[in-house]
Amino acid sequence: MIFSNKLIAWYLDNKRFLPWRETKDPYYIWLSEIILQQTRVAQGLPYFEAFKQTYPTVFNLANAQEDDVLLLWQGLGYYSRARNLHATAKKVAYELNGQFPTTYKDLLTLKGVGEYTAAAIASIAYDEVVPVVDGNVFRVLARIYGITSDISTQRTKKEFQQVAAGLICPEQPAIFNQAIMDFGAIQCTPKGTDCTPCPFITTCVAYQTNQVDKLPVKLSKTKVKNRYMDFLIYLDEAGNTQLEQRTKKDIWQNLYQFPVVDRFEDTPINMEEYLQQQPSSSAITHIECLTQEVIIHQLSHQKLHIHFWLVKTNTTPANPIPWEELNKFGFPIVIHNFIQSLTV
DNA sequence: AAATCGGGGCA
DNA sequence: TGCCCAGATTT
Repeated sequence: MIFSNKLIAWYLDNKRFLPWRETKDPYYIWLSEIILQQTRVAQGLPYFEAFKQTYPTVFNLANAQEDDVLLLWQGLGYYSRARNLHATAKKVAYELNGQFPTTYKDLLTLKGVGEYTAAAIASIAYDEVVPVVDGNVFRVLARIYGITSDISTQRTKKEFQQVAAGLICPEQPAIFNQAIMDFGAIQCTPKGTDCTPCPFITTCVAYQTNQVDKLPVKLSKTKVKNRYMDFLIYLDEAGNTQLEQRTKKDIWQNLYQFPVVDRFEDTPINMEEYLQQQPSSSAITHIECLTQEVIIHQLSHQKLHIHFWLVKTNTTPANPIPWEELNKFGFPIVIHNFIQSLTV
């Protein structure tokens, strides 16, 4: 039996029931694919439902404020996805008359839509015969065909695209692409793979040579920088605090935070001394560190060492934010979680 | 080509 | 801890 028939047969017996599979609407297909980039289905599911409910059409999303899109995205990470999502919604709504591009080539022109996502939308929403290559596809094909190329290079990505193009079922590309990804997520798992029920067990090169846990090969290793952040939670006598928006090209771009002392060196801060050098230091009546133990927050390329400080004042700041309105702002999840821990 | 961009789950 | 997840963009 040929590869695609065997794969699709497995899929029909084992596929997951996912909400974005109940439609061919390119808006929902696109929305789900952006949410799922580098994100597990279990983590993305509630966000898909929230976006679908809050923004039922691309016009609703286009008419939203970016701050509100980021607030709904809060906790999902890789926030450029949310900014690009909003920008693309505005383009589709206002420049493309609400119609998404209908081909792989044209989909590639959208912000936040790369080769994988364009192939996913083109095949799933429009039945274009173009193969997806994501982390699942790398793993499945590397194992079954014993491909040992380093998957972190662009050269290898083209190699896998060629292999997948030779395997995709021309009659049902949408089914094939979703099948190979489900197969990677459910059967051909990254770790602890149980190969006994696998339909490819007799031909899988990795299994036959006992190298399932060696493939795919990925050589690139990310180096992580330490970063030290002390957030200052100002509080006046009326219960107002202060916020600022992160605007630089840095982590958490366009999200909100408390004013921060931020550095890449492990230099201890004498907070009382530091605050006395700030303007309006005379209004400060109380300084207190709220974190006994440093909070470690691990990002993909940075390890954050975080403390929160309470700074009470007896004057109202220029832009007071009532504490009760903090839930209107999108925060990095580590800040949001700390706010929650205070409120409860 | 390499670096950057989150957060959570799992052995 | 280290690796991975329906990757894309910038440098």
